[in-house]
Amino acid sequence: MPLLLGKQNMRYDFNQIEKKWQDYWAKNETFKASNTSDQPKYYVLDMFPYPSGAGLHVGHPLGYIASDIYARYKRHKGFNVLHPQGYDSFGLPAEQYAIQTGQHPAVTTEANIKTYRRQLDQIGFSFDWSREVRTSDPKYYKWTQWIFIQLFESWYNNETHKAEHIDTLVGMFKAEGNTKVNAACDDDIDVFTAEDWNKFSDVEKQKILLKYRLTYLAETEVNWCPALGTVLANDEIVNGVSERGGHPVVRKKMTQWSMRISAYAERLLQGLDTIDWTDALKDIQKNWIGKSVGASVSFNVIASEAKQSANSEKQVIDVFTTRPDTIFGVSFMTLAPEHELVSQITTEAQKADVEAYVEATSKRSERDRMADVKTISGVFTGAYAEHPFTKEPIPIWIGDYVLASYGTGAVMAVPCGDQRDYDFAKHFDIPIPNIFEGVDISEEAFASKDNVKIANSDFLNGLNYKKATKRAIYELEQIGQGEGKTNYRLRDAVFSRQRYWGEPFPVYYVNGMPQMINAKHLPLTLPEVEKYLPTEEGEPPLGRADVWAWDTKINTVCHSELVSESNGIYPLELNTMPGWAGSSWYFFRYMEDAMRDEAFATEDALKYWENVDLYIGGSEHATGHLLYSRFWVKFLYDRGYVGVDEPFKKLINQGMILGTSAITYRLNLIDISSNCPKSHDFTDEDLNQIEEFVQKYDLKIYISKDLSERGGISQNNRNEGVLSVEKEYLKLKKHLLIHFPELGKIVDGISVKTQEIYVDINIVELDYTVDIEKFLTHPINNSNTGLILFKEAGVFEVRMRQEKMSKSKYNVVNPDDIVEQYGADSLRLYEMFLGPLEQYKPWNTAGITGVHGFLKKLWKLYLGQDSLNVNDTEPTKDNLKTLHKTIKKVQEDIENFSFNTSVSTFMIAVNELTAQKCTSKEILEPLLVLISPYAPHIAEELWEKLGHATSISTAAFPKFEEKHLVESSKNYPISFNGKMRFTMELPLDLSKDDIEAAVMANEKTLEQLQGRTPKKVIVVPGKIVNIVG
RNA sequence: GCAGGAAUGGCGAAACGGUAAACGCACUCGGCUUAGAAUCGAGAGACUGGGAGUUCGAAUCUCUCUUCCUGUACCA
Repeated sequence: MPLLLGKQNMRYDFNQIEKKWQDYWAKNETFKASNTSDQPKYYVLDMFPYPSGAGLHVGHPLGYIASDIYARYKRHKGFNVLHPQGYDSFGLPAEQYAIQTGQHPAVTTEANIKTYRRQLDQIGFSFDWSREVRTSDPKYYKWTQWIFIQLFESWYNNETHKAEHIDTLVGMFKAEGNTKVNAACDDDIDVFTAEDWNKFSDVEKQKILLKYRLTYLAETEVNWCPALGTVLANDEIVNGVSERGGHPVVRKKMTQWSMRISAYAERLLQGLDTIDWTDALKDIQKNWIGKSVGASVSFNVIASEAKQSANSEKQVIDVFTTRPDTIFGVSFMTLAPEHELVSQITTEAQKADVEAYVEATSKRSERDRMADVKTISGVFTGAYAEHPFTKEPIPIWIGDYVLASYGTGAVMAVPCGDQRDYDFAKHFDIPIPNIFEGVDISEEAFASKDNVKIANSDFLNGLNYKKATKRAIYELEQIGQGEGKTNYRLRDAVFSRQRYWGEPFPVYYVNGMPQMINAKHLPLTLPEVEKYLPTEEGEPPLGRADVWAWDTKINTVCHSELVSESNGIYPLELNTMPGWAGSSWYFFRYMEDAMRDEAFATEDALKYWENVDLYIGGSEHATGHLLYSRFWVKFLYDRGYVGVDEPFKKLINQGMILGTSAITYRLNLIDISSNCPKSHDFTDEDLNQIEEFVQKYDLKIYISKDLSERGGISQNNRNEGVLSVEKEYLKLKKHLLIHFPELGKIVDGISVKTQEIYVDINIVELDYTVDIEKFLTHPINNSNTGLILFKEAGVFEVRMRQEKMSKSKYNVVNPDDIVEQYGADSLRLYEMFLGPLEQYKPWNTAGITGVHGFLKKLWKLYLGQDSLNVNDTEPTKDNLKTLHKTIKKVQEDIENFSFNTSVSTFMIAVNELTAQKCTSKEILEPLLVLISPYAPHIAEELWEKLGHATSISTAAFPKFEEKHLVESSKNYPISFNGKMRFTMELPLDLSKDDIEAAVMANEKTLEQLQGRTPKKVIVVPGKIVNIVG
């Protein structure tokens, strides 16, 4: 009996349907996860967004849609799914905005979050919003501060390979001093005994402990960014400029909080083998950790006569080398210009040269030094070191190819085995002894470790790399001048930011020594300041806060003027924590629902949810967030606060959706009348006219696409090259003369540069022409009146380019518009349909009509003109086949994160079922469950129309049955020498011989063979027949 | 320089070593329409970046070259 539903219900009114179900989900808390469930758990997480003022563009939800599909799929599969969302809401942009406008970052952040939430909600994500986190919420950062305190109260024991409470270290100091302690610590540790320790003053003890703590205060050379007024971590710098904003970065010494992540280098490296991440990402982290195995070698400096009297103490240069086997090939040493020994060992004769060189390098920025890799420079110090085995003198040089920040800032140069040493030696005429058997080093160094034997090397002669390395280390240890050593490139991470909008440190200072506020008095909330800029004295913005001192008697903040030691009131730390503080542990916070005030997450919650099963986000976080999170988790694990030592079991990087930018060119006019050939006799009047013209129209003329081209001009030149209008830009000259007939001959006194200008993609038509009226009134041209557009053939055309979506490029597509016009289900399907999740792919709004049409077809499959099209008809064989091949494919696709192919599969299924005129509920009901993770709104609506009273979201995933796909015959492709010529329908139960006989008897086969006798016939039953010959 | 990845119609893409381009956009033609951005139907289009090898058979495996993307960079 067809159910009459009334015409108004029959239209696919996606806006109404989507709103209805989003409200339903919110009201019924459909996606609320339970912390006590018999179902197996599954934790799907997205990298939480920074809520920027620009809102979401269509690129942002890509990963969220993928993870949402997976989360919904897992619910259908019977899992208790945790799929939360939140905001990484501390950060620079809000603060920059606050500096410009005076608005409190909390206010703008709140507003931005509202926008994000609205945008996320309308896409229909199955987030459990009851567990939302915001890193800038004091209730949240209370625990970020708490973790900081735990780090401060911990040290890393290299014997037990884990972090321990600082008390165990103090215990060791008391009992036996620090001689037997094997800890991750600063380099400048002095040896002391238990007696010494017990005699040290309190401040001295604190100073020593600070060198061992996992977060410590130290004067470090940091990356200072003057424009941003803060220091940056290594991973926040790209090509020598700040990642955000592209501002220059300089080296500067400052007292900063650091995180001793280097203590975990080995475990961070080893842990990669235990997690399911892409090799690409693991490689990035491996490279960043940069483990190299080798030896440290000590070279004694030979005291020169001049120094001998002045300083009787023996000077030693320690180096790190990965090739101790080449120690007999050392012919000089090179120190970084910043190396502390440089000034001490330099001889009188070389002093001037060395000082000049050191001065020159210190002036060069990191960027210059990096950009200029080719130039070889260096200076001889006049000093010599003694070779540990041959006792020969080795000249000591300084050179800026040696980095102060890696290893010991000094190298033993083996020119025959290292290309940089080789180039340096050649350049300065330093001998290049050859220590490789039968290897020619007249042209370049021999850097390979394989297939070579060491020669001219005393006890190493005839040994290969492996054996020689072992032997060399052994011999060095015998004479006490070296040992085997492993070095890591990973540096400790600077943790202080001279910023306002971040977590305050729970730290006050007594006698200049940092003290932790007792955890029970947390959170220490951000104080109010009247401006978000540094103080006149150059202190961070918190230096402006009136109420920013700690009263240790009543454990509360108080007015800064009250600071007085006698009253127990001390100044608080003025720096704030970096952006990665809050994001390094937020995944644990989501696990907790009820007891958030009592713990960062309760033991029960942590035990139930363990860690993230699937994490989706961008690969740009490879060396930042993803490394720091692993570090904090390992630390929390060591100290027993969590039960897992990796945060993210499986990780997928979604690719970027690229926008299409529209580019036009603006003319920068240049007066070249004075450089013109003599044939142009410009009169004074001409010259005036040229000058006037240039002044008046400079940067006011835009040219259509073809006009920006001329023979042979490359894309790059178009940006900067000065083009002679006269010779090279004839078409443009014509245009100039048409527009400005008064120019006449003086046009030759004008040249142009072209500047790229972005045109808002929203005012560009599909055929690349620009809506000129809109262009002239567009905000980008606001300050510019009297613009002139050089059209061609009546239209103004732009050039297109695929690149990252960004506000400044005017190529952003807003999901709001898409949702309004096509619906959230269409957006979800289309984002998936674009291509493989991990790949970069361009966005093209026009293509969305494909998936939108599919949804309409789906709708029509279930609902006819005015009635439900679904009934209890027995399904046909074809119906079942279509359904089950769809189940199989979709399940495989979801599990392989191949979401694009399942969208195609749905299209095929709906096309087939429509053609089959299928009305069977037995088919159409399970089909809805398959589609529901991808297009949940339409699935819920049709599910309801089929008579269900509850949400489809926990309906069981249909079970695949092989039997419906079993065929009795196969349309065999018949190939000749590998090329398919025709097909032939044959029963599947035929034997190989029968198939061959049937094929050979076919007249088309005889036709193909034309009398030849085949050499061989390959028959693969159920697959193919290939005839060779 | 080093590491990783990619290259298939006009575009996005699909293809356990077995009928290359499914699915969709765009395009062409036609039906329905006053008209159509609506809808239905039909159609055209490619030897998988180049070269070599393994194989009965290669987009797929191996080698090599080219181009592009990403990461990283004087790391001793």
